[in-house]
Amino acid sequence: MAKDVVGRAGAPPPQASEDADERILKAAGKLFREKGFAATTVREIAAAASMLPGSLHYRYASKDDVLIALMKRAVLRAMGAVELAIATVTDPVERVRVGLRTHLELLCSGDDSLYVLLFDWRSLEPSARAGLERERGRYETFWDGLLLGAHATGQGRPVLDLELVRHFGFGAINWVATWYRPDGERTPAQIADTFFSYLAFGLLHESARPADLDPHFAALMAAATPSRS
Amino acid sequence: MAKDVVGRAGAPPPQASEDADERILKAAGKLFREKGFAATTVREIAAAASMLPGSLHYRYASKDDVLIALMKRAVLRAMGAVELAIATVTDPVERVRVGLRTHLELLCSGDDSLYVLLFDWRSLEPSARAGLERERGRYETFWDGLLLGAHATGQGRPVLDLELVRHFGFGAINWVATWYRPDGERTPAQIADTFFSYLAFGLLHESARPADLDPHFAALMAAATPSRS
DNA sequence: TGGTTATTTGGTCGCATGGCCAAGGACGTG
DNA sequence: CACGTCCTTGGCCATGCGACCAAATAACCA
Repeated sequence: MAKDVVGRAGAPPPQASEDADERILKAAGKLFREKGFAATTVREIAAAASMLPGSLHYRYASKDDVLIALMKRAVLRAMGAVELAIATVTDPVERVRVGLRTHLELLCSGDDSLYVLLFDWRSLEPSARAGLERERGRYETFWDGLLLGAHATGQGRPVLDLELVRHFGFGAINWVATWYRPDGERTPAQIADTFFSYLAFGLLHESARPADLDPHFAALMAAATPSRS
Repeated sequence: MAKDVVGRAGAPPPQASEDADERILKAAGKLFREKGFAATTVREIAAAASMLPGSLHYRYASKDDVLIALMKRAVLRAMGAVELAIATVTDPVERVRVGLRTHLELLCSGDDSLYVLLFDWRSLEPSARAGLERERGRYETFWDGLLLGAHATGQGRPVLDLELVRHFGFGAINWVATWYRPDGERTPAQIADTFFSYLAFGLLHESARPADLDPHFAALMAAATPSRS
C-alpha cells in the first residue's frame, strides 16, 4: 500500500504525514552522516524520529528505501537551491561563484542529505545506484552548463577540459564537509568565495607567471605522460 | 610421509606470517573500499584472504583492529611515498607538484588503504579515532611544510591562508578517488599535473585578469561576509 | 452518528553477525 | 624421536539485526 491515496483534497492530516516523513528523513540523515548507513539501525532512526520501528516500516518498506528517498531529496534540494540562487545573476562567471557558494552553504547547513549523497554512495545496491546516478548526472550536467557558459565568455583559458574542471571544483568544495565545523572561524560563504578566487586566479602571484602561459602548461602536460614518473 | 610438500619455492615460515598479515590487510582494504567497513563481515575478509575466520581472529582480536592497522599503514605509506618522491627535488614549488602526483598515484593504485583512511573515517570509535588523528595530523603538518616552502619562494600570492590552501588541494586530489577509473583516458599523473596547473595558474585567462589582483580579491572577501546570504 | 480508511502500536520471526575457543596440526629444536 | 611453540581449524554462542504483521487506534467521510 502506498501513500498515493493521501493526496485527497486540501486536507490538514497530510501535513502530519508529511511531517512524519520529514522527521524520518531528517533523523536518518543525521544518523547516516554520523555513523554511516550500514552502521545505523532502523530502530535508531525510528527512535530519533520519535516513533516505533513499525511506524517507520509503514512509510518505508526497507532501510534502503529511506536512503534512496534521502538521496533523491538531496539532488532535488541542491539543484533547486543553486537554480534559485543564480536566477537573478546574469554574468556567467558570477553565476559559477554564486552556485559554488550555494552548494557549499547547503552542504554545511543542518540538512545532511547532500552529505549522505556524496559520502555514503557505496551503501547503495547496484540496482538503486543506477537510478540515483541518473539523478546525480542531471546535477552534474547542470553544472557543466554553468561552466560552459562561463568559459564561453572567453575569460577562461582556452584549453580547459571542462569535465576535469568540474571534478576539480566539486572535489575542493565537497571535501569541505570533512573538516568544516560550524564553530570555526570561517563561514561557508567565506570559504566558497576564497576557493572561487583560488580557482579563478590560481595560487601563484602575477609576477611568478610566465607572460605566455600555455607553453608552460603544455610542458606540464607533456611531463604527465604515462611514460614514467 | 610427505618428504618435502612444503619445499615449494623456498618460502620459509616467518615469511608466511608476514604474508598472512599482508593478505588480511589487502583483502580488508579491498572490501572496506567497495562496501564500507560496517557492511563488511569478518567472514568475508577471511574468505578473501584464503583463511578461516578463526585464523583472522588469531592475528587481529577484532574487526576494528583490522581497520586501525590498515589506516596506520596508509599514513605510513603515504608519507613514505611522498618523502621518497621529493627527496631529489630541490625547487620548492616543484616539490609540491611531485608530492601531489605521488599522493594521487598511491590513491589510485591497487593499495586501498589510503582510500579507506580518507573515506571510512566515521567507522572508527572515538578512542581509536584520536590515535589515528595524531598520525594523520603528522601527514598534514608535513604537507604544510611543503606549502610553506613553496610560498616562501615569493612566487605565491602573499595573502594566502595556507591551511585553507591545503584543504583546497587535498579536496580536489582526494575527490579523484570517487570518479577515477583505471580504464579511463587519463592517468593519475596526468590528472595530478593538470590539477596542479589549475591550482598554480587558475582557470581564467591572462587577459581576463585585472592587472592588480588584490583589490578584486579583497572585494570578493568583503562580499563573503556573513552579513547577507 | 456509523462506516471507512490512514496510521500506530508493540511485539515476533528467522537469521547473520562479531567474538571466541578447545582441539589439533605443522614445524624447528633438543 | 619427543618436545614446545606457532598457527589453523571448524564450529559455538549470545546478541542484535531487518523485515514483518495482526490488532488497536485516530482521523475523516457521508
